[in-house]
Amino acid sequence: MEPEIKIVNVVVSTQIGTDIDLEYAADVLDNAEYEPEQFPGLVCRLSDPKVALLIFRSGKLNCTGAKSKSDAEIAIKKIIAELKEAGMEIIDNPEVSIQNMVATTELGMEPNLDDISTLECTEYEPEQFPGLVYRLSDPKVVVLIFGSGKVVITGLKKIDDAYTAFNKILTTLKELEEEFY
Amino acid sequence: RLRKWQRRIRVSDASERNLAFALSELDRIASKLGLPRNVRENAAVLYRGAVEKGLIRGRSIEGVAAAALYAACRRCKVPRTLDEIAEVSRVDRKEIGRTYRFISRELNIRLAPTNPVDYVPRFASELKLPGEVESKAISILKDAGKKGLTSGRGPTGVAAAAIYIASVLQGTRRTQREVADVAGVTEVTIRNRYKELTEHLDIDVTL
DNA sequence: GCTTTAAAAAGTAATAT
DNA sequence: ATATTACTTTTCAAAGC
Repeated sequence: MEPEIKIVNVVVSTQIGTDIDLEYAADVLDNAEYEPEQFPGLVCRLSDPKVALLIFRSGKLNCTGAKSKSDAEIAIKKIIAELKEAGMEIIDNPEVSIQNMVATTELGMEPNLDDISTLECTEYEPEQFPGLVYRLSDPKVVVLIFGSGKVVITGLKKIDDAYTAFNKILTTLKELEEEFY
Repeated sequence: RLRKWQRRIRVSDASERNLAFALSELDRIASKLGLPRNVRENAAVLYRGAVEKGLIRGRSIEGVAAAALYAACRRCKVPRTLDEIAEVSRVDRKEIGRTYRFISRELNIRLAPTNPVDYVPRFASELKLPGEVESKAISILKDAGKKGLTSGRGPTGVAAAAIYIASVLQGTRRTQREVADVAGVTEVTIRNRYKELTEHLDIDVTL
């Protein structure tokens, strides 16, 4: 039985051109903000796939907030279409790569965070944050575990890793349970 | 050669000056927070260890000193929050926290999460509460821990709520505002923890 | 390291009603 | 006294300071 794991955020990057005129792009795009003093990238928010895109002068583009890679691709295609209509030189079907994904799931039990914090790969400072930080090296992801049993997995490059990571942690927690029984 | 010796002397001069500055900074913060001698000594040992391992590079002496003191307080079971230390340090809470994580990892010091019980003596004393209240608060916290009512919650907030409840039960009531002020949390937090503790531990707090 | 973007988790804080 | 809103933690790319 595969645990239900939801992808709640996907961060993707790609290249849509070479030398983008961000001032012009900011005028052409609807919800665009461009404040080079504050940040070198242009910020653009889309509502249909609800995402935020960052476009840089170099032509590099980041898309965050998508629920899937395809949502991010749809959003990027929309921005490309708008920029092309404005007469800008844009790459048509850029290859997008997933940089990071965030997933949520549940342990199915209420863990004892104090016990888990004895593991060397963890950090738990309730004074600062209620979640325990669990760093896995293979796959290289970071898992946040809460007292409620809710879990957040981040640093993901592919969805399969979420299942691999989650099962590895479940196994470790079972062993710990016996140890502290 | 002579130059080499001169350089060594200079380096050692600088090291000694830096160490002296660090130790005076430890003393300054420690006395402002009223920390006992053993904590200062423990912090000094941690600081020297950090120097020997070259952990100061890229970091401020004051930041490492503050982090060493924070760690020493926890080791000695007389915790201060990062906010309390940041208040009397020139370094902000975020930097002290990250330096603490760095040196504790590099010096192989793994500290258990702060136990709310460790805050009770100090808070109870500042509230001029009798030993019976302190004992009662501690027993409440132990029961709370067994039922998982402390995991994920801020240690100071849980400790404050336990003291508030104990003070009422022992007939030496302090207001939520008074307890909140010494614990450095808000009244809302005390109320939330209070509800949780009294409900799950079946504590009757009739006023 | 910082700046900006998104998102979840649960606790705490500040401010509004 | 409760309801919002906002910040804490983690992850990642981008260009520049």
